Amino acid sequence: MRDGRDLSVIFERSTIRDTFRISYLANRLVLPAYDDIKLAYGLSRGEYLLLFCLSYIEELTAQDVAEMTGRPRNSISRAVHRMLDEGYLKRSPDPTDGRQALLRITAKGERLHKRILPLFEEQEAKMLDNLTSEERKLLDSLLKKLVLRD
Amino acid sequence: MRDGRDLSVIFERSTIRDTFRISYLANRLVLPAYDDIKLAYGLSRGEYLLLFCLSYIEELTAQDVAEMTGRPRNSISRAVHRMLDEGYLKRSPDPTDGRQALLRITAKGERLHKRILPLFEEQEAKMLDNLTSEERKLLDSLLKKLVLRD
DNA sequence: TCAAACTTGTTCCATATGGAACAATATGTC
DNA sequence: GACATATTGTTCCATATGGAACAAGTTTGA
Repeated sequence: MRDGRDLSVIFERSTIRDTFRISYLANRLVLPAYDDIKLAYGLSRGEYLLLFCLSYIEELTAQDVAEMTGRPRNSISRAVHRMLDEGYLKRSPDPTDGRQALLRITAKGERLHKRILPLFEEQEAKMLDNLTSEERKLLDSLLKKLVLRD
Repeated sequence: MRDGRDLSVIFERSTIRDTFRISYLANRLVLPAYDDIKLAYGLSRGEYLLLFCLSYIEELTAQDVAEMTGRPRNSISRAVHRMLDEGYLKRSPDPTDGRQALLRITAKGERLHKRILPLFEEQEAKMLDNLTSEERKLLDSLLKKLVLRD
């Protein structure tokens, strides 16, 4: 920030404050965590998201993951192949629909996810560290409403 | 979403719910708005962000905008050149520091911003449409705390 | 006062990225 | 049952992207 000028007024002005703030948080806090993971484990964003989703939901298609994360299908497709090659995921054809394949995380994949997760947890703790626990609960419920909107 | 399965449970589980939700909102709601603007006006994200920042703060350096938005400096630098060429911005050397240049929005730039802003406003309204006005105030104040964290 | 360290804006470049088109399969409609 | 429409996963490809290195200028501090 140049001299004494306060650039943070940009967060106050404008009629699209929330959009701008969410975008800022994603750029400043979330994306750099992906860079760390890329550096430490060689995983791209899509690759990590596969681990993440399949750690919490047993069985998903590539399309499911694309929907859940808001990433394009071809990025996820690429990521699936990498993760299959590395043995972090396994895939089986869906007997009820020949177009799609069912993905699952392997034990190796789970171990990797367990190692990576703390990095994000630390990041999230840092992001929230000036909110009281009451405020965190509120934020949690508000963000939940936003993501479940449709 | 395949058959009856509810993919939204991903927003509930995990210890990094807020990180995931913010990332999701950015992917699903914010970035597509940039795509619309790209299509309608040919502006990239960095180019729009320059318009945005300089609409609310009279004079900024490229570095200021990079900090305010969380975008890398070289992306902003590229965007500055495009916007200068198009006549949306003007630039003057900083008399007190030979390294940097002071950017301002032109009347033409302001007109463009006025045309684009409603698109984002509409998008933000859609994002918030199932929050009460009380909840919106809360969200506003919580997000503000997050972005002003440091 | 002058060298070392830092900052700004820029260019270069390898890589990530996502749109579009495609083949294979499934669904809907008449 | 067959033709049009939709969906999944994939490949191709042009473009966006951001890290690294750089030149020019500024600050620090001994």
